[in-house]
Amino acid sequence: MTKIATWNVNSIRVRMPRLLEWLGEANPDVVLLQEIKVVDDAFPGEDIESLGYNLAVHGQKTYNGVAILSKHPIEDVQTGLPGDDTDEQARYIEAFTGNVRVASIYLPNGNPAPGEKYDYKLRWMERLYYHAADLMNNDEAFVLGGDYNVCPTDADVYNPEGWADDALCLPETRNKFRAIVNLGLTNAFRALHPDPGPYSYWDYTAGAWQKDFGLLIDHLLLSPQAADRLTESGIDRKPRGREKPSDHTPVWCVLSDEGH
DNA sequence: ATGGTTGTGTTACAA
Repeated sequence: MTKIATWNVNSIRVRMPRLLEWLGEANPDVVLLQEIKVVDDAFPGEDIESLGYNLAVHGQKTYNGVAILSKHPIEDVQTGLPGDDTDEQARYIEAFTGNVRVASIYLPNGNPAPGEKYDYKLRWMERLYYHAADLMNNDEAFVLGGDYNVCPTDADVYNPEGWADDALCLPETRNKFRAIVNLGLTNAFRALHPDPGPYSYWDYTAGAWQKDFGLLIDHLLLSPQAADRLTESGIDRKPRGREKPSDHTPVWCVLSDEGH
């Protein structure tokens, strides 16, 4: 089996204690990180490697930055989402590891909407759609995981009315996300847990965590070959309740070694 | 109470 998790850590430097303790207790095989906020050479990899993980990093100073940790060798690393050579934001890294291809995705937030940032978000989602369509042609198991900055339905928002005009919930955002899923992908958490909530992100402000005012915006999208191997999925709330937490908490799934 | 917090890095911006 392969346990794959995604976690927006909001600064790898600040979050190292939280990450190391969670790797120890959850023991994932593959971890997709977002918002590491460091350049490649500054990634604090030694303690992670000492726990038995290999690393692939696509970093950026101050903003963004994504990485893949894996207990298996990491091969065929690709950085940057295809479709716009002028895009310098570090929001996509993909690689093959173990018996699955994985990508760590930090999809643009897009607020305020409408505006230039929302236009960039929609263009980025369009590029992701075409890249996912390309990957589908390979007929292999892959997992596109990350902070999508998308609440796919009202079941993924604590207060749908209050968030209706936010870039994470706007109809055009949801339509683009649905188009990607409709290529034939499976949302690993929702496939096994259809009831409204729970969430993967809570704002730092206004006691959002204590009141469970959250959003489900971190997703693992599985190709058909990966979905055939899906046995479990979940959201691990514990890291969000600890000292100096990220505003996100890990979302994970387990794939068996063989399909049905 | 038109608020609140965190991170980066320089006092503004992104989330």
